Amino acid sequence: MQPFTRQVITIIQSIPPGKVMTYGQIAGCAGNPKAARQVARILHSMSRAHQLPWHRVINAQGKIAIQNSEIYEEQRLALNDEHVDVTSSGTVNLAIYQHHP
DNA sequence: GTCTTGACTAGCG
DNA sequence: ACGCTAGCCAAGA
Repeated sequence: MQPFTRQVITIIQSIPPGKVMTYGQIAGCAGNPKAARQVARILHSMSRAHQLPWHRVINAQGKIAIQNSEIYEEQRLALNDEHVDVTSSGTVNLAIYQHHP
C-alpha cells in the first residue's frame, strides 16, 4: 500500500459529519492532486474494510458522483441524516458543506 | 512485466 | 450549459 493511499484513507476518516470533500481535494491533500481517480477507486474497493464515510465524498461539481443507482439513494439519505441539504438533482452546496482541513 | 479499471477533472468545441 | 476528449494514477488480474 502506497503512502498516498494511506493518506487518502486517513483524510476521508477525518471528515466530520455534516461536511463533505471532493475527490480532487482529497487527492491534493494526500499529496497528489492528479490522482482523483485513485481516490474514487479506493472508495469503491476499500470503503467497507476501512469503515470510510464514503458518502461524504462528492465530485468537483458538488454533485453525487453516480446517479441512477441504489448507491445514489443511499448516499443522499446518509447526507440528509447529517443535515446536509441535497437538491433533487443530487447537488450539494460546497460553499456551505465543504470541509477544509 | 503489461493491460484494464474506475464514485475523477480540466479543457475545449 | 453540455457532451466529449485526453490526461491522470494506483491496485488487481
